[in-house]
Amino acid sequence: MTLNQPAEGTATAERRATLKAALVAAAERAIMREGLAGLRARALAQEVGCAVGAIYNVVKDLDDLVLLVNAKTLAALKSAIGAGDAPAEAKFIGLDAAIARLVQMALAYLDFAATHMPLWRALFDHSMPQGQPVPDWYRQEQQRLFDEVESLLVELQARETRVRRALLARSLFSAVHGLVTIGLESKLQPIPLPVLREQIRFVVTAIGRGMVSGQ
Amino acid sequence: MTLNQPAEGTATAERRATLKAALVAAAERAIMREGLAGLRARALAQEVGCAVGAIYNVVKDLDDLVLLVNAKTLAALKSAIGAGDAPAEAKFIGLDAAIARLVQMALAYLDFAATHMPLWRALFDHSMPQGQPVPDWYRQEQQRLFDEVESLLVELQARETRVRRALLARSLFSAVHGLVTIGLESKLQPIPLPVLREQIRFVVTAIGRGMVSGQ
DNA sequence: GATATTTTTTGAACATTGTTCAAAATTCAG
DNA sequence: CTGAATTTTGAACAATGTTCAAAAAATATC
Repeated sequence: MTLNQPAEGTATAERRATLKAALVAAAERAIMREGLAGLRARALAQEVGCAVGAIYNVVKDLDDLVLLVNAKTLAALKSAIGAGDAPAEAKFIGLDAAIARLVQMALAYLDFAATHMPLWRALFDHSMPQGQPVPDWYRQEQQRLFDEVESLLVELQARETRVRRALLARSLFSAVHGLVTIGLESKLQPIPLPVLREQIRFVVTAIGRGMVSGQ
Repeated sequence: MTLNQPAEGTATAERRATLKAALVAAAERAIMREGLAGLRARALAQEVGCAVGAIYNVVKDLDDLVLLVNAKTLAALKSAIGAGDAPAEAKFIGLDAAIARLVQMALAYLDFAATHMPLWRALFDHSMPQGQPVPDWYRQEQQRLFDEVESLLVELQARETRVRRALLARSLFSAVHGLVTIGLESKLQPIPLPVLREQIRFVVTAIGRGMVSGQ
């Protein structure tokens, strides 16, 4: 049997691993520079110093490569919005403080999107060709992002079930995502950043209050 | 001088107009069938029964063609969410009723997106190549959509200025858009429609209440 | 160490794109 | 009806992602 899958730890496996990393880095740069549409197989090969065909020894597709870049971006995004983690001793804080934290997270999301616009856009612009399912490892990376939001909702929704909290976390994220997306969308008149911040503060506060007041 | 722009009303102008309409219709069908990525110049030409080059007599780009389809979708979307227009005599209604109307509009947006998913996705998936600006006529079509939402906010935000109302209309639309986008996004676990409806009702109500309570 | 075998890399070749533009077909003017 | 102007045409072009026979390298065998 010849699987063409060298055992882990061999020389070629290592060589391929570094090539893969180099390709991901190059793809990231290309997206930063020219957006998702600026990703070209030949340009990547040239920048990394390998043959075009070599890409396909290391990665199934260019789509696969994009997913790898996106996974990195998701991780960076997660740590960006979770950066100001509440100190451990302040486990149970007031509701207003919890809402303030939610606002802070939402603004961090906006900042990340505005600062890394092309990478952030690639997260949502990219889609699998013709109904091919997203690989599981990528889904998990996405899940981790929502978990970050959900963890903050524990205080606001102490009485709710885990399932409902997860749904609300997603809703909150989605609403903010919508504001950021359309706010930065250049197809429309883009909103000045300070104004956008104010709108986000307003919406997140409203939703946060709606949560505690039960509705 | 030969402008290659036949005067309006001539025979060729008419011929081109019908060809253009046929192309838009064919493009619409193609997007419905296979999504934005399934738009192929040669397939269009075949379906409409013209030469590939003929497309470019009638339309600058395929991008241009997409914008024409999108403009139609925007108009359809606008009339879908404005369909249940309040009767004229009920000009000034209660706040709760106004919020109920907002919820109704948001749900109509969800329905439209879910029913015409590929066309709706094309609205946001498509982007102009390399910073070419969106033509004005398209921007106006987009503006008309926001105006539809804004008109409802008059009652909720009677004391606010027109500018602030317009911003809030955009925020409200954006939040709902985010919920719908991520809710229907197949890259994530798609949320069951009834659950999504409930989330939208919750978020829109919260934002609506936040508006009247001033904050 | 030399040779045979297996594995890995390579880049020219292929299939498909959108777009162009000289030539063919058509329309129009006198 | 003839000649000029216009309009349509589709083969040709450039650029894309992907493949795969052949070259190169690595590994095994004697």
